[in-house]
Amino acid sequence: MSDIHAKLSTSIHDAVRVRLAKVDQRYTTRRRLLVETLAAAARPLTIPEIVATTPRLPQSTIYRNLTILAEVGVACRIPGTDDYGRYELAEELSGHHHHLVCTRCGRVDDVPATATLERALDDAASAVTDRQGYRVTEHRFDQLGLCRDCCDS
Amino acid sequence: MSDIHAKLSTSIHDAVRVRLAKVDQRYTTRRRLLVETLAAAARPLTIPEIVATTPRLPQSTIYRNLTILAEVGVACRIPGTDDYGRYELAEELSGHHHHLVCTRCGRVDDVPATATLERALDDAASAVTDRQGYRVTEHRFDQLGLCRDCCDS
DNA sequence: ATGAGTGCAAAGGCTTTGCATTAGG
DNA sequence: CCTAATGCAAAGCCTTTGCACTCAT
Repeated sequence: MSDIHAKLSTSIHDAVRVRLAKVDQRYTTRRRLLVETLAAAARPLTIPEIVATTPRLPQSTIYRNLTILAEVGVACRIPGTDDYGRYELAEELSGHHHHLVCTRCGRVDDVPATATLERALDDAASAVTDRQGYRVTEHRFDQLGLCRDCCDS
Repeated sequence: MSDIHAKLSTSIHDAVRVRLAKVDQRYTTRRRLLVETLAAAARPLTIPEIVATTPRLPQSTIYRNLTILAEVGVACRIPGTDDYGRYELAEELSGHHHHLVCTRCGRVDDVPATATLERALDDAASAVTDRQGYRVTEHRFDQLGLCRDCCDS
């Protein structure tokens, strides 16, 4: 692991510890393992994927801790197209991005947000706030299609 | 019901009948009732909402037929933030739009797409196609926040 | 020591399915 | 008539929860 990644991980762990401490929660070995798993993935992972990646953790611990991490704003559950919940690091830690969703295999990938697109999306948000009485605080922009693998096969 | 709505409904029913016929499915009374329910809602409905709206239909019939309607491109299941599946008429029948999602109560409303926003989203799509090997065919743009009711309370 | 965290197993809750009956073409 | 569709009930599957044990502070 490069220095850059080591530094990144450290800052993430510090941020996680702080957020957990705010609600009197400890940053345990299992939680650290989950955060590292999510950070390494660079895309939202299903629980089965996480289970497979961390054989030492029983499902219940994974579910329970992902729920807690989501509550303190460290993780985030995102909807895909299939039956599986997917978790990723919260955007405050990983940076704002959008998702590519494969409509065939369900895979979800991250795609970085661009300034011009964000500008257009923000404009849309303010229009909505004005017209429909919603107080919009965030957005999801998912692009659906076929991933490279499903394109080929 | 106004003439305009009556006409709209008729054209929708015709379209549904054609699509069902393509896979040798009948356009039965229950399916017609479901389509009318979705068309009247103007927002995605949860199954519990649909059950409440159509007391004559048992849950299993609703689930089964919504699945079939989705398969033939008449209905569409959309992800919200809670545990309930939400269904709406497919965009081919209802027109392209985006969603407002209340992060507190889970309610989902439709919001019309604007030309300028669509332009920005399409540009983003082509950038992705070029860079990450995905073949993007559609998109979802959800704006998350508090609905009017949840803002007030 | 003392309460939070963990692991196992069982229960919950939305959704799907099997099978006998009914209805559409 | 004959197959698809329906209704009821039971089963599936992801997820949550109860409870006793363990670990961190």
